[in-house]
Amino acid sequence: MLKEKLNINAQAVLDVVYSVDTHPTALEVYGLVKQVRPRIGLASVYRILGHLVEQGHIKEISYGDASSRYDGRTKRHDHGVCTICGALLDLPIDVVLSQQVLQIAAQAAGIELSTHEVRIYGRCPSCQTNSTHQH
Amino acid sequence: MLKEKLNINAQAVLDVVYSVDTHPTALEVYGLVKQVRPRIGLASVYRILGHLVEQGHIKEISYGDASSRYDGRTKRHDHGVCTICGALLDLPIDVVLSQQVLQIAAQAAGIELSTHEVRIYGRCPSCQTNSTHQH
DNA sequence: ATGGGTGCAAATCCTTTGCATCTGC
DNA sequence: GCAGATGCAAAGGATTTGCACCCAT
Repeated sequence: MLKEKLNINAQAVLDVVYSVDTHPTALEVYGLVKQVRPRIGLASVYRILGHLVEQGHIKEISYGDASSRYDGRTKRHDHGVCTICGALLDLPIDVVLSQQVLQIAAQAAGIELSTHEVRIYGRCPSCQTNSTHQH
Repeated sequence: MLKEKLNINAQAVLDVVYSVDTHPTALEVYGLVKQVRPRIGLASVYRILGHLVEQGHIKEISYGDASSRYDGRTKRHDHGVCTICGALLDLPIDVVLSQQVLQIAAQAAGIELSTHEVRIYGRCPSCQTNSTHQH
């Protein structure tokens, strides 16, 4: 989490990612940033998102439906993935698990444990209500 | 896990995925299958992988570096992801966590718990040895 | 004037689709 | 003969890159 001064475009991108809790894709970020900085190009959004991830301001999450998503919540946390519509949700409470157990599993694979994430799969609230699949 | 008879191409693809433990991408599967069925096309490999996933014969895993990977180990298990080279490793032992804790976290997000996965991030064995990053 | 950031367009990579053909039953 | 599977080429979508330009230092 280095503190580098951000230029105006980078700040606008960061503001957008912080302001939503939907884990937007790069394209979605682009659409939102354009409202504030209409002349910004998609390539710049990609470049800036890359920098912000490198600098630890935001996190990049990849999962099922191809495009990466960006997350302004940099504190370690877990996710739920809807098996119907693909929505990616933050779990409001962490799945607690012993550091020791993690360490043992990591060691068994020879991995130098750095961090971890739990993903819970199942139907999200709206897909439980709507029988209509919303792919 | 329906049991449908597989045709010769589908069987060849399945054999490949079962025979490796590297979580190959579609392109990697294609390369390997071609050794047995040289006339197979990439599109067919994609179509067949899709069917095999639907039928529960294999699992599709998506993570950091864009392309999906396929896993012949359909039993629930956890993964390690190398933060240096991106390798995806099976954890030989599961990260044990209480079903109750999972259930509570799922409920807090409104998710109907179906399954879960733990991902451990850190340097893999070869990236601990080689200081040279192998992107 | 120099280096980094920018927008645009083109390129790249992975994946899907359209289509005419082939295959097994 | 028909339904589904196939290979090929083209299309599609996400992301990256080349490049000329611009801007602040």
